[in-house]
Amino acid sequence: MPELPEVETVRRGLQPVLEGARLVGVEARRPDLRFPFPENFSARLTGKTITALGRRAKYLTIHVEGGPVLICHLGMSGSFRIETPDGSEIPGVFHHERSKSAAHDHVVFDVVSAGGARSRVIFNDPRRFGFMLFAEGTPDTHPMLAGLGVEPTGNTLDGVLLASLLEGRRSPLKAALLDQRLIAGLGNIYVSEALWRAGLSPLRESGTIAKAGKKAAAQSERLAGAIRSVIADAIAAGGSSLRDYVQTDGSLGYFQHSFAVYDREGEPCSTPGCGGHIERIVQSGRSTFYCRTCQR
DNA sequence: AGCAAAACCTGGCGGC
DNA sequence: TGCCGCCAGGTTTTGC
Repeated sequence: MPELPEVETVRRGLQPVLEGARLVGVEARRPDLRFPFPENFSARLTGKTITALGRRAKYLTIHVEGGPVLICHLGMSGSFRIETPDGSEIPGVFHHERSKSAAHDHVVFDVVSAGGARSRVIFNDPRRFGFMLFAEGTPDTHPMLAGLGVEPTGNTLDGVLLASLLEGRRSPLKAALLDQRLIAGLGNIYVSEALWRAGLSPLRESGTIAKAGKKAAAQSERLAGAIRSVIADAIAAGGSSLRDYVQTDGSLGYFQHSFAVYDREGEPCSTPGCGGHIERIVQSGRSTFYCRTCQR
């Protein structure tokens, strides 16, 4: 499920427990997820202190002292949960209720914080599309991350940059925005949401909003702004759920969102004065939700 | 080259 | 209740 905002929320949730903590035990309970675990997975991490938790697109990076960087991807169904020996709550972090199926607890990290508190961080992934790999130096040059496009966070992605990315492309906007080599971190939900906010059809040929001209420039500017805002809003929502609520399923990052179009087939479009209805179509084998009345 | 489908897995849900 | 087909928020590989 996780797209960039969910991964960022997971990162923030794990940070207070993992950063500065020492890994006293690391266990992979099966040989592989999507890919085999790295050679000496446990041995290379055990005993190390975690210096930082990072994120690039939908990848989580766990940096350890003098060691490899652990690159984690949650795939479609991966999640982390945190357990403490006494079940006490960790400030700023979800307290787990009851895990669904321990059968899919694939990786267990036992950590001791600088203050001596022990906790256990567990990676659960029923579908096993997730994976964990080592980067020996900076993760940016790892094959998995090297080709990624611009982050939709911050202000880097503006109309001019987006126009240059879309220029000459014949594919529909939906496909282009899902392409991690162009913009890194958008997934099926936030692409639908961003296109709705921008008033652009997911079927629209990408190159047509990148051509020179006033109208195209305005559209690429609007789309860039919509992408940035939808991501920023979702991260803010994750952050607030992290602060204020206990997760219903005890996992990090699966907070409740309210989407304008995603999974709202048949409902009235919420654009003021639009009067249209949300449709579900299939593009590249995946669901797209949009309003044909206000998205052109 | 570029784009669309298939493949990788399991679980949940609606329909019968 | 049970079985069956379909669907799922990601990425890589295959095929056109």
